[in-house]
Amino acid sequence: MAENSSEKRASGMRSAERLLIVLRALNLRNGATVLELNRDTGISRQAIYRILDTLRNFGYVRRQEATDRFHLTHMVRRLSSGFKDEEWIADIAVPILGRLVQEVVWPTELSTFSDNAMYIRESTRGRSPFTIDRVAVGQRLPMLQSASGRAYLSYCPDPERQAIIENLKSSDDDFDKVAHKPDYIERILAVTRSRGWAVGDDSFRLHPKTETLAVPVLVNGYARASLPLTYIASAATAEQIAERHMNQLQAAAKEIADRMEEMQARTDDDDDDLIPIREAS
Amino acid sequence: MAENSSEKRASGMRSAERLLIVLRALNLRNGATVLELNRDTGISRQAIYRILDTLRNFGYVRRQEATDRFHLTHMVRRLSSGFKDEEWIADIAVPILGRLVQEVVWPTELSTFSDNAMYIRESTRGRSPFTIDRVAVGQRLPMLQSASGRAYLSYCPDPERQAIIENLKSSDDDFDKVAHKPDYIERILAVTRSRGWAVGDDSFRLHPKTETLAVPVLVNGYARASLPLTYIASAATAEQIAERHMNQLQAAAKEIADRMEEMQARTDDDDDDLIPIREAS
DNA sequence: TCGGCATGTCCGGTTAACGGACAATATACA
DNA sequence: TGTATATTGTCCGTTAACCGGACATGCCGA
Repeated sequence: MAENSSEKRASGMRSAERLLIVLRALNLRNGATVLELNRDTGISRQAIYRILDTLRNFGYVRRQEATDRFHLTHMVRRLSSGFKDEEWIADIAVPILGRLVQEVVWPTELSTFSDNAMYIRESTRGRSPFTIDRVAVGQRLPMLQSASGRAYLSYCPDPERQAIIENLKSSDDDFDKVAHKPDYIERILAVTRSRGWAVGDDSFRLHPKTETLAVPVLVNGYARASLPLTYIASAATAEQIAERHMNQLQAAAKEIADRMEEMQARTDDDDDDLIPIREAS
Repeated sequence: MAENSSEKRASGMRSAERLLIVLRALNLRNGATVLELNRDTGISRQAIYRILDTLRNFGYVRRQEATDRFHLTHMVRRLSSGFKDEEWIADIAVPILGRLVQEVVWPTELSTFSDNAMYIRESTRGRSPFTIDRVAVGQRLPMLQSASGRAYLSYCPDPERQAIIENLKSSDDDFDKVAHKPDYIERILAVTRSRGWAVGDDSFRLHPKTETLAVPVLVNGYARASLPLTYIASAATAEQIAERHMNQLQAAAKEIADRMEEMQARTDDDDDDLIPIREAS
């Protein structure tokens, strides 16, 4: 039995790990006694006392006087309040993009809308052999010129698009000036929608030798992010890239969207545990 | 300098505390490097590595490949998802009820609506000298007979009240049968609203010798909870109790409501720290 | 080439986390 | 009333694991 299934303890701090386990167990009950937590987690009763003391010092847990049960307080929100929804989708996209870059040799990214522009949230540049410029995460992309922005605008809800364009009109950025030309915008939207994917405009290039095309990530029917693919312009035309890889791009976008919808469905409660509350043996 | 201001470390586990501090610090940035966390928290760089490893093992943190920054993942929600809004108000009420019981000798409680009834979430029975029966937390109270239920129904939003009454009509509980008598309900609502507080019906008593009156906790103008006061019937009439303590009850209800509105305003970000991120000295 | 800055890892000393053991309290039942 | 069981709470010696100094590496600008 010694050293059974691959080493369980990769690394990490024992006491801190157990605190997380207890915190998690508290989330699965509406209030718990020391003994209940002991049974749920398999952690010794004395340790539960220590852990609850620690959590109480931080104000994350309080003891209900009347029933002597331990409850979470509103302070626990601070342990997760910094996690924003727009990061959620990037978070989910990571493994999917990882697989995608193995099928499609070109680097792909995930970008979301924020502050009147698209921002690259995740990238597989660096894992793709055909990457010219490295780090692009955090890069700002204009809405009307970039493939990401065009894909997003073409498939976001109508009121959102109108609001975005209205905002762009008062933007200082030169790129956003075209927001004043309704027919230009209409043409972009029409072309993008008829194709199902967007291309970037020559007036905006992160790198002179590359071009980009992008598909929207449609969650519940509307764009919540874009999935751009960047290729070296001399290697192929947009049509050739699309012919070869559009299926894979669309499939990845759909997979991300599916996982998003799935996660939204169950607001909190869970199944796919990474760490079991109680160790098997 | 030795043993300066009262012992700082009441109790608690050092490494686990520091993990919480780092987790909290991560919530205040959109992504952080090891060095940034070191500066934010004052914790040594080596320790930050250990802590981040631990958090990563649990899936609460991931490392963004391209930028080498550490980000929260959607898993962190599990550390607080068990905290429900209806607990929030009880949580906030605790210290306020504690002060109230010192002014009003009679025991008071906080009850919220759930599953077609009011439930006692917090109680100062046990701290009041005039308590007959002890633990009442978790006690279920019928909507149309209890003072709590009547106060809540009288001041909750109209659509909610209609929905509740509709649900009560199909309830198995004998108490809820009166939901079929619209004029009975109307009379209760009218009387309660004209007085500003509710009394319990003789047909429902947690204890034969006690009576209860209750005021609603009005958050943004509508009831989100009730604040009942229980007294021994032979000691005074409802009117006498009201005359003596209604101001204090109303003030406590208002204070709870104000704190709720305040907390709702700032969804996440914070100020009133219990634990400073970086220790002063 | 060098100095400054950031990242990552190793390892021995010290500490504080661990859990066995015991005490206290409450409840049930004979 | 006495006995048994269940639960809560605390003490304390042992030892595992946490800690941070020290070192190595890589990057950048002067």
